[in-house]
Amino acid sequence: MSARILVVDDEMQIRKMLRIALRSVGYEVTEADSVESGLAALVRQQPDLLVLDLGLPDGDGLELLSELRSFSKVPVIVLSVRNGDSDKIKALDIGAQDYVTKPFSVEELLARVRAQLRDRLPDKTPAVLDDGYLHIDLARRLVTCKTQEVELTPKEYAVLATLAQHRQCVITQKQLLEQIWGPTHGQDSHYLRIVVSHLRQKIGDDPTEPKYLKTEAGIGYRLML
Amino acid sequence: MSARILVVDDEMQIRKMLRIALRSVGYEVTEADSVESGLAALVRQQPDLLVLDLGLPDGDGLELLSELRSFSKVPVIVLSVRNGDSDKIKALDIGAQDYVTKPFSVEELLARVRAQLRDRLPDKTPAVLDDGYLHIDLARRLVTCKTQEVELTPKEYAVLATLAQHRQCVITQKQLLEQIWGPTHGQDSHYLRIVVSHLRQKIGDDPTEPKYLKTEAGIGYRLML
DNA sequence: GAAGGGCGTAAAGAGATCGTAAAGATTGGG
DNA sequence: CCCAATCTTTACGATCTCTTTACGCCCTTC
Repeated sequence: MSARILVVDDEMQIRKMLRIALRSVGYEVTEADSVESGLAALVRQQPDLLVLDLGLPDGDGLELLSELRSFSKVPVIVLSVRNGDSDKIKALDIGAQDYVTKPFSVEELLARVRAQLRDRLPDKTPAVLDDGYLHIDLARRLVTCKTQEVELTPKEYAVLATLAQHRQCVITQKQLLEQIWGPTHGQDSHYLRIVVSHLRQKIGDDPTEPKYLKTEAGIGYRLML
Repeated sequence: MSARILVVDDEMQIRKMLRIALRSVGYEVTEADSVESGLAALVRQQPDLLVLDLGLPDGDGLELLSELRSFSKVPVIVLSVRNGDSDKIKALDIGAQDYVTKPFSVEELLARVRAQLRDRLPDKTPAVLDDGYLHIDLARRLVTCKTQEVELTPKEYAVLATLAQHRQCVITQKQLLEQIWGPTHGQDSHYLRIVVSHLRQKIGDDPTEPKYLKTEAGIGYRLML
């Protein structure tokens, strides 16, 4: 029952309040106060839920969110003083599960935390895929190929991670493009061909007879792992 | 993309607003104005998402919620004028996924609807047909034949998938052609014969005595699986 | 038993999609 | 401000898919 929750907020007072409230009902709480330390904590601790403030000293919480969505499906509750529509919509569309405006009721937040954990814990996508040759660690954002680490650019990793999150499933080009390049690039499929080409070269997959990154002509791609 | 959404609210104005907003972005919307008609609509239409007002003439929306949770996991967004903590907490703990207080921004609601549908659609219907020899996995877009993967072109898969979605039923040539080739190709039935021929070869079905892809002469085709 | 319609198959050309390399544009860090 | 990494643009050959065309079969009908 005791879930791990990461709180990313730069205001110490808020962190303290959340820490006390969340610990009092049995959660393990860890904290971070910036985009960078937040990402680091995410990778290291792999929490079950993230409470994320938007106003951070070294960048926008939304950046953190879109970054983490490339390798994790952890539920995120965004916390913000901004009550405008556009921020809410942006956050939810990037991948947040909920959005709470400050000032907020602690009891309400706890209820929303419960709702997220209740609905999402059953989901058990393994964060590591491995077949002895290719090794993909979604939590650590690490890909190794026969013990040799593979260096991937952000786009390359995003494509591979998206495919990895639905392994064996065909992901359409449109899905990949809209999720990674943005909603306006739904038909720029040449980007994808280039990235997939690079990925195949880096993981040593023969394009004419791919073992891992299979092409579904006219549809999309699929990771066999 | 087009999900079915049920709106349960007794205020006609709200229903109208939601209907217009939701339909304008491509959802199918159905409506109910009471606990009883809401439950009936839920059972009959099995929507992908429920927008639920708490104040209903014949009872509390929370009753409907707890009732429906005994037989359905459909995501629920609660809508309410009540801004008190206790209602929010109750609704979320009973099984609501989100809670929006009236008056609300339509754009925000749409974003929350998107967030719910995005997170839930993946774990929908397993959609696998299998008889030990032929295996059709509609979710993964994967067809295997005696453990051997069958490689299908987009058109071939589209035909097979359409038949699979209505297995045992006859699908007319016109239906298949218009849905897959477009509304202008309703009578180009030779396309269909060629694709079916290829499909039979690839899954090893004898055309003179087909086990899976049966021809209904003059009408269409039917998948027996 | 000949004719015609619907069906199944094969093969070739047209068209779309894919993989790749390399040059230009952007971005972020030093 | 420059450099390096990344992304975008451009180009072209290879490959796959779709369409077209052709022909043989089976059945029904006359």
